[in-house]
Amino acid sequence: MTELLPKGYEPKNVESRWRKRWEETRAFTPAPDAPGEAFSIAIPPPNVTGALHIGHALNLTLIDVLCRHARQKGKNVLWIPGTDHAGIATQNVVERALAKEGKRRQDLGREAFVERVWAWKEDYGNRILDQIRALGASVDWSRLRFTMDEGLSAAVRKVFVQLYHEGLVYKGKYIINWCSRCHTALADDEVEHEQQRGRLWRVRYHLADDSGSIVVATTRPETIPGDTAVCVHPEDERYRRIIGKTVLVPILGREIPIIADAYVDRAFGTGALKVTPCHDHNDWTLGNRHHLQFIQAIDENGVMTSESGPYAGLAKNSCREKIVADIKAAGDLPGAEDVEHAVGRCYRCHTTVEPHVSEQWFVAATKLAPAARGAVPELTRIYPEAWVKTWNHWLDNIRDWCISRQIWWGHRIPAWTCPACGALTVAEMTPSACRACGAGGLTQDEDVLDTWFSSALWPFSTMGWPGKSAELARWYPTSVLVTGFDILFFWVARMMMMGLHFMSEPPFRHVYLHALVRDAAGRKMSKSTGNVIDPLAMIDKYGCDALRFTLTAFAAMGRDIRLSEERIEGYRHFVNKLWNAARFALIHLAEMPKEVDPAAVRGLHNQWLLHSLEAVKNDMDKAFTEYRFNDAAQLGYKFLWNEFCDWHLELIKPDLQSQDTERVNSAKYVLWLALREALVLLHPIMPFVTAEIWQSLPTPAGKATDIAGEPWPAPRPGCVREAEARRMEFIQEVIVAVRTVKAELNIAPSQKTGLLIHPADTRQAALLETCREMIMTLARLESLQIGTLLNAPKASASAVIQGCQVIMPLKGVVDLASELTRLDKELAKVEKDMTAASKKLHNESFVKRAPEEVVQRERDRAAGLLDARNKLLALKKRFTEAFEE
RNA sequence: GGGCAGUUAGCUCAGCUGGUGGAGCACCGCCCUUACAAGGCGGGGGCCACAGGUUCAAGUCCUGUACUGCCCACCA
Repeated sequence: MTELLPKGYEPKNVESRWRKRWEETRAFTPAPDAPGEAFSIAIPPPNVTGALHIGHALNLTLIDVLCRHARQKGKNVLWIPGTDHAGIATQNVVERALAKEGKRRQDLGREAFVERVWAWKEDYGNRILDQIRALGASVDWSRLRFTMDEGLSAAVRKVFVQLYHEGLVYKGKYIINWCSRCHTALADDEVEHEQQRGRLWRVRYHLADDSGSIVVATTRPETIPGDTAVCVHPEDERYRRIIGKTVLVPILGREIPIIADAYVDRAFGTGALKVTPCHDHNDWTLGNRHHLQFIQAIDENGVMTSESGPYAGLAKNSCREKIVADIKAAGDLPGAEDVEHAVGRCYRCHTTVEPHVSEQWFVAATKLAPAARGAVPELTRIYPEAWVKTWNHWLDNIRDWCISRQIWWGHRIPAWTCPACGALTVAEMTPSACRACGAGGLTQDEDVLDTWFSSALWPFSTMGWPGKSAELARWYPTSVLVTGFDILFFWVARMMMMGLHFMSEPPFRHVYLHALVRDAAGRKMSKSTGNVIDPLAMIDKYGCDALRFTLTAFAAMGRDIRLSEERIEGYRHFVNKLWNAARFALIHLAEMPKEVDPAAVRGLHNQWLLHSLEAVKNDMDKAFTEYRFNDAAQLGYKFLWNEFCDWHLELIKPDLQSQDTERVNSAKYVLWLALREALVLLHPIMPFVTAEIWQSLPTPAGKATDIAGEPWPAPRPGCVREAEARRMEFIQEVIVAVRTVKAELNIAPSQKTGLLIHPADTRQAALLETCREMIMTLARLESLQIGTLLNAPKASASAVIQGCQVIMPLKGVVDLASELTRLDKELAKVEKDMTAASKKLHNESFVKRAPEEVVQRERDRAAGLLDARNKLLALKKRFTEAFEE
C-alpha cells in the first residue's frame, strides 16, 4: 500500500534524504571489475578560493546528466570529484584575510603561511564539497582528490623530473610577465589584454656625433633608462643614412646604436622605435637578434633600479611623470598624442603586468603542442566543432610555458642547487647529495609550480598514476570532458599535451565546451556588478531540480545562457506539475495494476500514448548522447506536460470510473508504465523529484526501489503504431475544434452543449463512434450525434476538420454575429492557404522539377483545402439563412 | 589587424541534411471541471537584421553589408 504524496512538492526534505541515501549506499562508487562499457568523467576541479557560482552549477549539472544517463544505459560510470589548490588565487585570498589582521605573509614566514592556507583549504574546500552535494552530483566520494594531496603531488614531481630529463622542462633567463602585486611570474595566457587610453610621446634622441637627431615614439617613457638601441626599418629613406651611428639616451646620456630591423612599422609614430630589451617582449627579441645590451631599469617591485641614474628609487609611475617633465624642459619633447593601446593585466588581481627579465622554469610547449593539435579530431572530438579552429590556431602559435611562480602556495619545484659546485639536482625525492659533485646541504628551489601544471595531469593523476591502478586500466581515457570554453587553453590543451605524452592516449574522447552563464541583460556575472545568481540560494528557494532543469533547458550548444531568477521559478512549475501528475496516478495505483501486453493494449488513447512514449524515449536518448541538453529537456517537458498530463490523464478518467475491469486495467497499467518510464527519462535532469515519486510507485515485486539504479527503458517496437497515433490526433483536433468554438463564442467551458458530427467518410464515422465517450468528456458535451447534418438546426456554430464537419447547435443566448465573424476568419485562413497552394501548382517548373512526392503532397493539400472551403461556405450559408429568419 | 559566434513573436531562445515558421515566459478572454490556480481551456502577436545570388522552392545554402558579443595578435 502506497501513501499519498503531500499536496505540493517540497524539495528540501526530499533532497536531503536522497543525498544522504545515495552517499550511504555508495550508489555512485563503481567497481573496476563491474560489467558494462567504461564511462568516466574527471570533474573540472573547483578552486578552493570561495564558493561555487552558477557557472559551476551549470558544469556540474551537465556532467551529472551525462553520468546518470550513462548509468541508465548500463555503463560502468566513474565520476571522480575533487578540488584545485589554485595557487595564486588562493594565496591571494588568504593574504587578503591576513591583511585584515594587519599582517603580511612575510610576517608569518613561509611555513606558517602555508599552514594557514591549508587551514583555509580545509574550511572552504569542504564548503565546496557540500555545494557539489547540494547540486545532486552523482560523484564517487570514495575517490575524492585534491591537487595537492599526496598522490597527486607525487605525480607532479614524477612528471616534472621526467620532462626535465627529456629536455622538455628547462630553466632559463627570459623575459616573462611579472605581476608586481602578486610578486610572481605569470604565463602568457595569465595576462589579460585590455584596450586602454594612453599617451604616445615623441622623444628626441640626439646623435652622439652631434650631426642631428632622431625622434622616436613611445607610450612608456619610464623605460628610457633601459634603452639600449633605437631601431628603424632598413628601407626607410628617412633614416637610412644614420643606421649604424649612435645616439645618446635622453637625460642619462648613455650612447646606444641605431639599428635596422624589418620588424619596425614605418607608418606608425615616427617610424623609429626605442629598444628596451628588459621591459618589452618585442624588444627582448630585437635585443637578442642584434646582440644588444640588456639593462634592467625597473625592478620586480615596480621601482626604478640604480641603472636609472637620477630616477633610481622612484616608483615607475612617478618616474614617468618626472622623466617626461625633464625631457620637455630639455626641449626634446616635440609632441604627444592620445592613443588606444593594449595593456596587460594580471588575471588574478588586475594589476598592470610588467615585462620582466628573470630566471624561470619553462615547459617546452612548442614541442608538445603538435601532438595535441594532431589529436583533434581523430582521437578527440570537440563540441561544438567551431572551437577546433581556435584550438589549432592557439597550438600552432604557442610559446614555451613559464611554470615557475614566486609564491608559497603550491607544489614546490623539485630542483636543488649544490652549494659547492652550483649544479642542479632534479629529483622526485629530496636528494641527500649533489648529483654532480656529491656534496651535501643542497637548497631547494624557492618557487612553486603554476597551478595549471598539476591540473594538466588531473585525468590520470586522479586515477592513481604513476601507479598502475585498476582505475587507469578501466577508465582512462575519460569519455568526455565537460567544461567552459574560457579554460580551453589554460586547462584542456595542457591536459591534452600531458595526457598524450605520459599516457600515450588523449585524456578524453570528447570535449564538450559549454557556454558562459550571463545575467538577463547578457552581462557577465560578477560580484562587483552585483548581478550574481547564487546557485545555493536558488536551490533553497526553488529546489535543486528546478535549477537543474533550467540550466539543462538553456544549455544549447555554442550559445551563452542568459539566466534570471524568473526562469528558475518558471521551471519549478514543471517540477510541481510532475509531482501532481504523480499524485493523481497514485490515487489509482494504490496497488500494482494487473499486467497487460503493451503492444496489444486496448483503447486508441492508450496506444497513442505508448506510441509517443517510444518516440520520446528514442529522441531523448539521442539528445543526451549528442550533448543536445536543451533538446532533451524540451522533449521530456513536452511529453510529460502536453501529452501525458493534458491529454492522457484526462482521457483515462472515464476509464477509471468504468465497470469494465479490462478497461480499467488497461488504463491503470498504461498509466503506471508511462509514468514509470517518464520518471526514468527525466531522472538524469531531475534526480530528486523523480526518485521520490518512483519510490511511491508500486512495483511487481511489491517493494520500493532506487530509481538511480534503474536502466533506461528498452524500446518496445510493438508499441510503435503510426496509424493509431494519427487517428488519435484526429480525435484531438475534433475536440480542440469544439473547445475553440465554445471559447470564441463565449460559452463557458463547463456549459455542456449538444454536438452533431458529419464525418467525411465511413472510416471516419467508425473512428468517431469508437471515440464517442472521449469526445463527449473532453469537449464537455451533453449529447453527440454522428451522422448527416440533415436534421441539424440552421442556427449552429461549425468547423471543418479533415473534411469532417462539426456542428454545434446554438441556443438563444448566443451571440450570432460573433459566430459569423468566426466563420469568416476561418474561411479567410483557408482561402489564403488555397491561394498559395494553387499558385504553386500553377507554376509549371514546380510541377515539372520538384520531386513527385512533394507535388503530390501539395495536390492533396489543395484538395483538402478546397473541400474545407466548400463545406465552410455551405455551413455559412445555412447559418446566414437561420440568422435572417 | 585576424578569427569565431549571434541577429527569428514584447522577452529568452529552438528550428538537423532547403518543401505549409515553433516553444517557454509575458499578454488577452473564459473557467476554482473531484492531480495540480505553481492549474485548465481557448486566443492575439513574426516582410525570420539588410542587400544580392543559387533553386521550381530559402529562416534554412552562397556572397556582401550593418550592428552585438567573444577569442587571438608584438604596431612602440
